[in-house]
Amino acid sequence: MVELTRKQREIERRTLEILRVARPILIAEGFQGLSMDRVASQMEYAKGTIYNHFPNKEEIVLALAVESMELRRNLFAQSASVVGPARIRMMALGAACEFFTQHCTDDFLVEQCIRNQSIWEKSSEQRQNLIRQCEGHCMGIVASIVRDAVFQNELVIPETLTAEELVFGFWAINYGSQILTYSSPSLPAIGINDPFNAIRVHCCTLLNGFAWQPIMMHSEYNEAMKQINETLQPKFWSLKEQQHTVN
Amino acid sequence: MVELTRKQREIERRTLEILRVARPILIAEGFQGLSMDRVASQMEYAKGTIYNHFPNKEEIVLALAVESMELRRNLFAQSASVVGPARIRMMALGAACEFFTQHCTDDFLVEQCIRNQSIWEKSSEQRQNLIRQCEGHCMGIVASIVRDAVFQNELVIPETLTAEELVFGFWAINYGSQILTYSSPSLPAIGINDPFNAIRVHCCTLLNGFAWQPIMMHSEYNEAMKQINETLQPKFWSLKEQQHTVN
DNA sequence: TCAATTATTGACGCCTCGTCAAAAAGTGCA
DNA sequence: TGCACTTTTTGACGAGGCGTCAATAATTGA
Repeated sequence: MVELTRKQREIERRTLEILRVARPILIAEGFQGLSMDRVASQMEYAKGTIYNHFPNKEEIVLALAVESMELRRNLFAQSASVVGPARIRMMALGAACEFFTQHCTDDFLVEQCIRNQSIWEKSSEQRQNLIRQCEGHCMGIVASIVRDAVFQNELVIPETLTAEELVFGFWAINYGSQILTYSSPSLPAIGINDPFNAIRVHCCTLLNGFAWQPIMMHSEYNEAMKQINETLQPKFWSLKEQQHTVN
Repeated sequence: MVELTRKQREIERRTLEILRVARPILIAEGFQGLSMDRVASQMEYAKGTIYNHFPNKEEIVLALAVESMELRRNLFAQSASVVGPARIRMMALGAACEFFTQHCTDDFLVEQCIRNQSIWEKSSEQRQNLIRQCEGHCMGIVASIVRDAVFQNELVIPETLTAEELVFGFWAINYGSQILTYSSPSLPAIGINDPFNAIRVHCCTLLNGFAWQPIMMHSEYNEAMKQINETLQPKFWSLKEQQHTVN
């Protein structure tokens, strides 16, 4: 029994090893560039062994995405635990998004991959569920802040929206800007010099638009954001470190 | 000379034929599923001939993206030509985005492909420039509405933003929501039942947040949107038809 | 009509994925 | 320890994709 467990741990260890080898390849050369032969040779195992751990290339990518999404979720959870009005916690989530994009770019890119239908389709339902769970968890964290704001009479949700649909707008603006920032060949060429600042301004404006109390001018918002970052960034970094140690 | 021109036209015709064959494959089976052999056999030409028209698979995808982005640009131009206050024209652009996502889903998916770095890299600078031009043109259309609003004293741009950065927020929220809608496996499962309505509400809120006159309640916004759609949708459809006839 | 140019073809080299029979390693019992 | 049985690893293999290029076919122009 003990023997069996040790073997299982051995297998588990190697699974993580595979991911550790695959991740930099995926990031540097994309899904195309990631090849099973290459992973195998770099691990000094035969290809068949890799296929004992993952039934196909797509599963490896999804497994990597799970790791990356867990980091995001941890950043979110950290942000939500800040003490203060709901709006401040909402801003802390914005800070987490910004941190994730700017300092965990690799993880962001991996997350991107799984939005590709052909990759998603070929992976197991089980791992798909892990992703969905993580996504649902992230949504839950943000939505509960929204609900709390309503409860505290700091926000009224428009009647045609659910709390989650209100979150969706912030999700979309953050996610969209991240994608555009990293994939649009030359934003400065079309007049966008500081996309991160732009999104901060837009989020502040959107919060104000919903009359989410306390209303803030952009300068106040930036000031508050600075303080939030001072508090949270060390914790964000430590969460990021943790992830890389675990894997 | 006339003879030469006829030959060139013949070549041009076949280039378009290739795109017409490739598009449905790309849409149905993704970049992976699109194979040069398949395009060739479906066209009843040898593979080498296809390579006379496009140096690689990626170029075909970019060419398809150019077509799709031109449709988007045409929808945008149509929207911008509406008569009325800048805010109404801005809303008309939102309507164009919604139309593009809902009724030109294929084009939207093709547009998506080129955000993939490995595809982008392998294509010619020339075609990359076509894309950039189109993107720049779209941006120009929207930014000029923003500037017009400022000129008409209907809007004050926050001092840390350029007109383009203001547009960027709307771009991000629309683009982000489109991607999430089409790639997130089950939005309803996490509480997002009507993403299109949600984004309309968010856009209205954002416009209001910037104090873009005339301020509108969500109900007014929806009413105005309905009218805009009644006017524009027939034109949108005709632009879409045109595209498919040309190709 | 025929040489010169241009276009087309598809077999080829190289690569990748995922499989599977055979070989190797590990296990447990006498 | 020796030996039969199970599990794991291996890498050659089939199928199929990309992009090339020498050979073939078609076209042109004199």
